[in-house]
Amino acid sequence: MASLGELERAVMDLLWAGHEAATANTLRDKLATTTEASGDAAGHEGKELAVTTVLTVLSRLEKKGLVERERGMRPHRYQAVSSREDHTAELMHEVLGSAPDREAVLARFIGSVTDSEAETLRKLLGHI
Amino acid sequence: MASLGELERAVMDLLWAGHEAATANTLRDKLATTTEASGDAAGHEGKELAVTTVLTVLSRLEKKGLVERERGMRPHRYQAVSSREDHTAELMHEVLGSAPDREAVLARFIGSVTDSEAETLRKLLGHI
DNA sequence: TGCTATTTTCTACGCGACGTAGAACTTTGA
DNA sequence: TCAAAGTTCTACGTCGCGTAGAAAATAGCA
Repeated sequence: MASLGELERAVMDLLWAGHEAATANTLRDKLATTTEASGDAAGHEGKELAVTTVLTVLSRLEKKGLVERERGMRPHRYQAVSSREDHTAELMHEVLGSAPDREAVLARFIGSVTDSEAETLRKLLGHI
Repeated sequence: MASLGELERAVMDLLWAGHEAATANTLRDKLATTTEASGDAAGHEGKELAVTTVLTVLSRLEKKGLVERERGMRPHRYQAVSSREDHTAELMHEVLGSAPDREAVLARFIGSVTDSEAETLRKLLGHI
């Protein structure tokens, strides 16, 4: 249960970035501005989307368990269920688990990690 | 450029398992038998597929760069471009790279690794 | 060399995911 | 109670994938 569409991804990026609950309208506005302002790698935005579009996407993300909403207040607030880091790490585990020989995969994985990342890993493994 | 469909995945699994070049017909036969014989987790197989189906899938996998074929001989031979381990490790790197703060992701990732995997990692990283 | 059996390519359909948004319904503030 | 703001329903186009028949290419044999 991994892949996100382009717009879904863009919305998650916004929720992860300003990690507060946001309304559909807020997100819609940010989506409209994002590309022009700061560098948006994916290059999806700069579009004036209909709010309903954003709401649809948010619903789908909610169904996928990536987003939860507070239904109490009237403009519902949406926020990411887990941080981008947690989510990404979980994805990595999913990928790792998709192969029978996990240790072999780890070997290849470590083989192409940057020096600073290797250093990080050493530290992290030191005290476990 | 990650996700594979169910059948695409099943075909790759076969190519990765018996890591020799195979023909579409061979693969078709293996797909028909796989489930009954040994445990097939995905549970896709046991179906008598048309050879054209297998060929279509192989073409798509070739276009994705996961499979290459020898066009010389008449029943073309297909084989995986890289091992399952390499491919999986590469996927992991892709996922890792999708987040801005890679080190933070690694921290979370290490946090939920099994003991033996941690041990493997320590050895690979030349530590302790 | 012409014919048939095998193999490959082309074309295509159904389905589900995703981007997209209008229509209709609900809630709330005045 | 009414209009504005917000949410849900429904829906369409596109694309990836499972699936395979029709058509084209090729190779072995008579």
